[in-house]
Amino acid sequence: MSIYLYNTLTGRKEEFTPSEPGRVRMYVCGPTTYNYIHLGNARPLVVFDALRRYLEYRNYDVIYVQNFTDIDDKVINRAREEGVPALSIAERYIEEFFRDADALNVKRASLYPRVSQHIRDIIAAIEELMRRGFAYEAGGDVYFEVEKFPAYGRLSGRTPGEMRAGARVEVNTAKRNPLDFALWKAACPGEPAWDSPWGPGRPGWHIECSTMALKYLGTGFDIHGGGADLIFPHHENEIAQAEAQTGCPFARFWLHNGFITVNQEKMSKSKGNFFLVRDIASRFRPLAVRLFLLSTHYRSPIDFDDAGLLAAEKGLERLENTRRLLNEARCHLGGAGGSTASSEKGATLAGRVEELRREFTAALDDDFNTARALAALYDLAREINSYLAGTARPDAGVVKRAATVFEELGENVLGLFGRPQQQVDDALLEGLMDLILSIRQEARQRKDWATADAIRDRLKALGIILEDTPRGPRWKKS
RNA sequence: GGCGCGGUGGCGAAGUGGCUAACGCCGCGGUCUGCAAAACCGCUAUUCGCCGGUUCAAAUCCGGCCCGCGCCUCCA
Repeated sequence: MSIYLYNTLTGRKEEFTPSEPGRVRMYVCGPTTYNYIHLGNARPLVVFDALRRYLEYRNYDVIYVQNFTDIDDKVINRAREEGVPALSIAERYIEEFFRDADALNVKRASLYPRVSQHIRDIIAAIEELMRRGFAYEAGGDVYFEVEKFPAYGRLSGRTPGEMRAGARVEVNTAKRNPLDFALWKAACPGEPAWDSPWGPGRPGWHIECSTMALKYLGTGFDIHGGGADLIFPHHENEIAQAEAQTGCPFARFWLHNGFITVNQEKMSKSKGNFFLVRDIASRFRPLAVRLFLLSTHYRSPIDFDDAGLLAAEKGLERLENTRRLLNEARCHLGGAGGSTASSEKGATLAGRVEELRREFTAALDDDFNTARALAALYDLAREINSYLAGTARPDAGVVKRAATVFEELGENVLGLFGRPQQQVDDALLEGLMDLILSIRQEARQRKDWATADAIRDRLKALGIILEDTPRGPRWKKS
C-alpha cells in the first residue's frame, strides 16, 4: 500500500514516494525562541512528529530537520526588555522548548539548526541571489525582487496582481515593489549584527529556512511542513529564494496543518486567550493534549476547550488500561514459552488484530488520517479487553502478538504512551504496596469492609488507585 | 474587495454516490463486584445547516440561500 499526502503545491492528494528510495528528507519550520511554546506551536510539532514516526514505521529512514529562529525582532525585543543578550534569551527558550516537546512525547529531530550559526551560509545565499539578478541592495538592506520570479504565488494560489489589489501597502520607500521582501536587514544601533558585504546587519525573515533546508537536505527534498499560516508569505518566499538561487525545485511535498482556535476564537494575545503548552499541561496531561491534537485530521481547524481535553484524557486512560491489561496477561502467562492450543476466541482475536492493524495503516496512508487510525486503535482496545475479560486462559501467542501490535500503533507511531509500560522502578513503593494490600486482603476476608474501603479511599487520596479483580487486587498511580 | 475553510447525535469527530452514518467523551440501563473501579453488553442522529435539482440511489454531485471562521500584515 502506498502513502498518499495532500500537497499544498498541487492542491490534491498525491502518492508519496521519496526521491531517494528508502529515505525521507523532511523539514518542518520550528519556533521563534523568545518565549515558551504555545498551542499553535504544539500542533505542527505533534502532527509532524507523528508523521515522522509513521514513515519510520513504514521502514523509511527519516532525516528530520527543524530549525530554531533564534535571531529576529521578537527575540531582540525580549532581550532588550530584560537587558540581556539576544542569544541568551534564545538559549533559555530552546531549553524550555525541549522540556515541552518531551512532555508531548515528541522525538528528537535529526538536527536543530539555528539561524545564528548559519550567518555565513545565509550571506552566501544572498550573494548568489544578487549575482543571478533576483535581489537588490538599498541602503544596507537587501530585498528579493518578486517580479523577477515568475512562479511567485504558485504555492498560495495568488498572483502578485491580486495581492497588490488587496494588500495595504506599507510605507517603505527602499523597496522597488511592495511585495519585495527583505533578505538582509541593516542593523539599527544596539541590535545584534553580523558583518556582510552590505554592512552590518542580520538575515531577513525567510532566508534562514530555505538556506538551512538546502544545506542539510539539498534541493528537491521530500517534505516541507508547517502551519497553514506560513503558506503565505513565509513558504512562498522560501520557494522563491531557493529556486531562484539554485534553479532547481526546492521541496516536493508541502504539508500544512490547520489552525487552532481556543473556545471558538483565534488564539491571540489581544483576545487574552493565548495559551502556552505549559498552561494547558498544568491542567491536563500532556499526552492527552497530544491525543487531542491527533483526534482531528491535521488539515482541519481544531478548537481547544476543556470538554475536548477532558474527553482526550478519558480516552487516553482507556487505551492505557488496555495496555496495562495486556501487560498483566503477559506476566501471568509467563515468559516466552510455547503458546497453548489456540481457542476459537483466540483465533478470532488474532485475525482481528491483523485486520485492525491494516485499517490503521490504511487510514494513515490516506493523507495521514489520524482520526480514523485512532478509531481502529480504539476498536483494537475493545476487542482485546473483551477477549481478556472473557477468557480464563488467554492464548500466550495471541496475547503477545496483540501486545506488540498495540504498542507499535499506540506508542511507536502515535506516541500516546510515553515511557515504556511495566516496571515500577521503585522497589520501596512496590514493597509497601504489597504490605498494605495483604493487610487489606485480610480485612476483606474478615468481611471488614470498613477497613478495606478506608484503605482504598486513603490510597486514592494519595494518588493510588486500587482495583479488586478476580485474580486479586491491583493498583496504579493516578 | 480578493482567496479559502467549515456547518454530521448532548459534546468532539470520521465518512465525499449504494452494506444497519465509524470512533471517543458524556448520559441511561444491564453483566461482573461485598461495595467500588476497570472491563464488557445494550440504548442514545430514519438523519447529515436550509431550499431546489441530477440520479434507480446523495450526508456525499450541481445550483441558490443562511450561519460561523480564517488568510490577504509578524504569527504554528
